[in-house]
Amino acid sequence: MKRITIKDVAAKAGVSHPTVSRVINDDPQISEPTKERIRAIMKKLGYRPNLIARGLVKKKTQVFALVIPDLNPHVQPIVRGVIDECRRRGYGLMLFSTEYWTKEDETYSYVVSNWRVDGVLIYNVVHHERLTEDVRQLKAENVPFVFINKYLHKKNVNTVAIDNSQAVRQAVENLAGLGHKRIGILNGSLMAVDGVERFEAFKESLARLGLKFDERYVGNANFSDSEAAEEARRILALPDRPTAMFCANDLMAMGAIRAAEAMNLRVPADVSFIGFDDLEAGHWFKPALSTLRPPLRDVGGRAIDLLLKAIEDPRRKPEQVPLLAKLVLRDSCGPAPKN
Amino acid sequence: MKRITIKDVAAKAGVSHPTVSRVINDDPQISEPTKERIRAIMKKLGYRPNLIARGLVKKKTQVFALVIPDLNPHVQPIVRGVIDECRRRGYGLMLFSTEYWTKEDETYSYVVSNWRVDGVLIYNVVHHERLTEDVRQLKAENVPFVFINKYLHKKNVNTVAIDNSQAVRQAVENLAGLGHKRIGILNGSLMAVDGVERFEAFKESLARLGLKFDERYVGNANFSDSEAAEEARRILALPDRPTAMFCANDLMAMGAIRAAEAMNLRVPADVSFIGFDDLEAGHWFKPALSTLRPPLRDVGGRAIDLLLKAIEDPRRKPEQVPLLAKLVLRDSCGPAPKN
DNA sequence: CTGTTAGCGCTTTCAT
DNA sequence: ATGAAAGCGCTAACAG
Repeated sequence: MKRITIKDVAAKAGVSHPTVSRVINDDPQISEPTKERIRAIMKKLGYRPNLIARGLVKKKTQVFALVIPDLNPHVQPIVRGVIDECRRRGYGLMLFSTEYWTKEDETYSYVVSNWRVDGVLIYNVVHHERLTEDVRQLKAENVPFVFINKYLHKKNVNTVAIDNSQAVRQAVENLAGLGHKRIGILNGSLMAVDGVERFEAFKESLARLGLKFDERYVGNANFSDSEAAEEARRILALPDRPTAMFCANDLMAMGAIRAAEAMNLRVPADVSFIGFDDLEAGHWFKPALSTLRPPLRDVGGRAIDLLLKAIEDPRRKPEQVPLLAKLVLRDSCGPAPKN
Repeated sequence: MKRITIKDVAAKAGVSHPTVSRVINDDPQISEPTKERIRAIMKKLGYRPNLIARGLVKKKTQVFALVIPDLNPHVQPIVRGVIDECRRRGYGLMLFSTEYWTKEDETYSYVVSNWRVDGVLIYNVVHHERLTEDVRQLKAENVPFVFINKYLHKKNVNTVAIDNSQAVRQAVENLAGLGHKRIGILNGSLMAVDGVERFEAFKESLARLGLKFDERYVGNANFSDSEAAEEARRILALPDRPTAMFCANDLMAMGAIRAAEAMNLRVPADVSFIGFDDLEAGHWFKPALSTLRPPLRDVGGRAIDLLLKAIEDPRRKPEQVPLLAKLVLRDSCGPAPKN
């Protein structure tokens, strides 16, 4: 059960093993006919380079690490994107979870020093400010890293993130364009980056459009449909209820719409709703959900791109890549009611 | 930026580097005081063993591979379980997707030969019979592997899987116990293992209980809520409609219940429903969904266990581990109506 | 253009 | 109980 090595190939070809190595690495010094001949032999013997051995000398493992808090539905397409891109680029991907990491843990040291990965992708939805500590650890390990969906506005780290400001602004501007003046929000958890950013962006957008921000129109629904329904019931019962609601995710939008309908409000005739995520369910939902579609699948690819650039040129200055969500208009929002 | 090696530690301790190696591997030959002393030095210098170098000589990487088709919600808790267990056992985890793998690809060879993983976990929901080819490849690579949620009844491979037969039987027996005679099914995709197995188990359970299996009560809804709603509308419009429906997942159950309600049927007074998965949403749903709760989080741990056993004793004969789902009774099923 | 030599950081005989 | 020497499979000088 011994595996074929470079030396077996060399012996069969009647050359030295470094020559085979050069063929593998496509060294231009080797003549084309020799290359062809040796490649044929490698193929015939079923030779596979041993990345472990190569890693030992090159100090490169051809493996990246992806560190995530948990596998929520948001993370899925991102992970998929990362896997695909790694495969395309000839990298392997190791997956780590931060879930049980404690403060005392040398979290990133574990990933980098132990597994000798060539780069780290960090997806961390929690809004908790560990930034400085994380970055310190990572820099100490001297490994390139990029953050995903976080720290888009920090100039000293590599980041790829959905641009919440741009996304929310589109939604609010669209509602304003439809004549809505009283616009409410069902917000996600303020423990999460997305929750905070979308809320801030919402307030800014209203301000920019000269619309009033009304505390009473704010529902904190924690990204959950049932909580959204509850908050929607409260907000829509107000005498001067909003005529449109921006919802920080589709789940909440759907929960809220069902609640509105249960109150005999017509959507979108009486109230308009717009969500965020573009869940598949939003297609099937009635009324079909207007929403913001974040290019999640691209996130992974762009993150790997950045990582690769950082590897090529270690003194390259950090870059922040905002990814733009697309406004998808369907049936859940319409012109503001006349009254 | 040079990393601390075994030699640095040896120099500092005034011993030879193999001695340090022995300490790392807790060789009983080394005296306890020496061990203590050297361990202290390792700690002080911040030494981390280089698994790559170790891997080269031991021909073990301390890494497992998890191969999945995609990251659907089902897979999440399983992946989480696998990650956690790997971490506990000191293994790393590489993640691969089969999505774009074609027939010609040497899929598992790629994973094993290229990345030299110590074992492979395979989660493959598609019912397509690649078993023999997959197993052939894996055996040729001489690497331990275990299937997840598949091939529970093949005696020649290691498997950890939710026992669909046992699960579905519980559900059907419970409905029968409530007096239901006409029991229908909303089935998942027959392209998926779970779809096929649950359907078969459903028919067997009816037979065992002496209940009639009626083709008209079968809805093929592809694991989707909207398709389930559609099929439910058709089935519940029958003059002799079923009084209970087993649904192969919660999503379909919820879709079907909403459809039933829209037909002015009361749940569970007129029709009972029971789902599968125990989604979080089922808690919040009204009526709270009765369902089967598969111990998904355990799957990963058990799979790693099997893998480790297979590594310890390569000539160990394959084992099939069925994991039992728990029947969770809530409000969506009740006694059969009198008429 | 290709072969020789050395070495990546570790474990593993074999001595002592 | 510990050291010396060899080698895992590969790449990187340095020759020639």
